[in-house]
Amino acid sequence: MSSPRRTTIYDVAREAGVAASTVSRALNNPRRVNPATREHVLAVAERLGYRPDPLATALQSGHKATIAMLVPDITNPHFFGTIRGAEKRASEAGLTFILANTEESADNERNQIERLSRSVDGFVLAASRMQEATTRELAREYNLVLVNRQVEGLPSAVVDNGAGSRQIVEHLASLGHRSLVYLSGPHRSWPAAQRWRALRAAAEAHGMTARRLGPFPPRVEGGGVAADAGLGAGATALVAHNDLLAIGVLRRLAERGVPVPGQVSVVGYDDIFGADLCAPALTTVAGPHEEAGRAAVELLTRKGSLSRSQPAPQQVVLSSHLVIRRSTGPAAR
Amino acid sequence: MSSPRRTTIYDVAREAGVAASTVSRALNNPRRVNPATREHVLAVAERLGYRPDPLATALQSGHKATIAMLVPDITNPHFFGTIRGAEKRASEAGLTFILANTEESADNERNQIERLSRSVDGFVLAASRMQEATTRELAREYNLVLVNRQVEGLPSAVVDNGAGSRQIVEHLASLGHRSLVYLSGPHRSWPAAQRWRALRAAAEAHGMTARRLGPFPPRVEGGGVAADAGLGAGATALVAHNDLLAIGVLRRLAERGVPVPGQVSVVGYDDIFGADLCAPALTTVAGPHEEAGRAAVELLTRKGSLSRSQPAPQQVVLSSHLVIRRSTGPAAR
DNA sequence: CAACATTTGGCAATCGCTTGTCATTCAACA
DNA sequence: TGTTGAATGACAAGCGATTGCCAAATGTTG
Repeated sequence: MSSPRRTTIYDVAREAGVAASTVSRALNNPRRVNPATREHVLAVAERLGYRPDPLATALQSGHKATIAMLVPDITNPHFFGTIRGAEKRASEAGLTFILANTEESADNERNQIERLSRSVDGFVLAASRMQEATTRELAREYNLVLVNRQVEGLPSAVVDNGAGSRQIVEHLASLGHRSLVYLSGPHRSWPAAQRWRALRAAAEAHGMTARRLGPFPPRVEGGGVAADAGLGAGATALVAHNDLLAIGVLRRLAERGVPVPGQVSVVGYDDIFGADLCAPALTTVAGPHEEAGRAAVELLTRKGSLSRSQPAPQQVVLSSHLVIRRSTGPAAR
Repeated sequence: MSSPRRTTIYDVAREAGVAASTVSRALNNPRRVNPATREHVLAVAERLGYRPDPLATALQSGHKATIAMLVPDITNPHFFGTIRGAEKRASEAGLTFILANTEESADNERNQIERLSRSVDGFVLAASRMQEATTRELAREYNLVLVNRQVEGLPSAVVDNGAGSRQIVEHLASLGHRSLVYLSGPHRSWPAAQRWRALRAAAEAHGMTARRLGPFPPRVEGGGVAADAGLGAGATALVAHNDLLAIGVLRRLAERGVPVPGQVSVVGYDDIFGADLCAPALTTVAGPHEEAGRAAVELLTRKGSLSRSQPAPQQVVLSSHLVIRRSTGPAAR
């Protein structure tokens, strides 16, 4: 199974005719060693196929070169972009990337953090379900960066759905809609609150009425009840918490023979893969989620190195925009 | 930032009035220590909130409790099921789950394996791009389990697209098709070869002619050329290497005003999220990919513990089946 | 050529935990 | 009561790296 034995710095040292500490210094503290010696050591290391053991290194130095990303639901296509961006950035930075599912549970999230804490340098928490207080408390002990959630005093990278939400309202208003219904996701969810706030404010600014229904499970299956509720409320425009829910809504409306956008317009959030495949193609708010993932990892790494010189944690905000497709149209009268 | 200092076995030992080694044994070698003492030590550990340091443990014992999964392209929805299954199983088994992207490159794959080798107990290689010889060679040094690829002598979990492929042919034959065209993925790809083999054999058995075109990039963007090529070949049935390609084909056909399934039937593989959203909904081969992910991790863990008693590596084969939707219909005459 | 400043390299401790070895204790047996 | 054997717990040596401290070597200057 595993090889007879791995090459250690001692092997390199012996082979190069120097002390182990010299090898170590040649490898990561270049100026402490003679360039010629360094060269030689490096050559020997190369020849012997030496690879430092990350565990031994981490045990001694505390630097794990590893980060973990916690996601409420790996299944949800919404996170793919974020995961991808984070993985990419981590890989570029030479960091090992641990991915863990928290199954939508705050407890689980906390447990994972504690379980992994010894193995990683920090955490990227995507759409964290934990309470603000808990998060803040954990942040005192661990390196945390939030994605798509803001907590004062903590670093975060979010896609601001405010802009997209305003664009939804402008779009709907220009199509003659006088009201809209927001089919909400979990009320606890930070983006849900953020979206609803922006929608309501923008609606008011445009003289439209806005109502919130729900919460609905933010998945395709949730679309059934959500659509029925929206229809029951006599809405001409349904803004779903996310694309998954919107797609479910679309399905239910098709089942009930309700023409979209003839009778009802439907809008989603996230622009997930599939949003432009469904019929009718979904009008939705797209955001640079991959970018958010990258930014979060960036914040995490920066935080570690500059910890002292950078007292104010950064809050990266990325802007979103509306992608108009086929599921929205002039208000029925 | 990081806490003042973590609780170690020494803290526990002191507090419990025993030696550190006793604490260690109480924790993982129960029979070597008096039940009463053990009880006491455990209680103290609990009270002090002691958590073993995985790195220190791993450094000493070699048991990392961590596995890595290497995927050619995190972006590809095809892998989501497999990733999810693997992550779940790993989490259930108390294993830390590392996810890495290999960017479709065999070299990258190999590098990642070597880079991570010291940090993990084994690897799950999804749709590995490496040559058989390379894979075998690496398998002598590292714990590998393949997913959706088989190499003799190595453990693997695959979704057998043979069954699904035969069902495609039966389905098409029953609809009166006399020929089919396989729009191939990368010729190097193991599933591509497997699919084509099964399609050709089944076609022959049904007196149909089968042709292979390509390779095409197995992504939506590849659909353009693939569709044109298929049309050029005068096909009545296009079997695309995967759903992504099939969706691209569908798009191109729509663009060109070719009715589906009126003039041409289209079939995909994988049944990814979105396959039933597109218009027309895609007929495709679905397989238990999540199951394959689970199985792979299972094989990996089993392999580690029973290494000696289980000389013959297991090859798990899971069956696939055709999901008939709207993109296939009677052959145009 | 002597004396001093500056590099450069080696020794040994340490990170937190596991584990082989050995001394001690205690029970049971003759 | 003396002897043997099984249990039990303490000691100490690593696992593979980093790093503070000091000695040796080198170069520079008067």
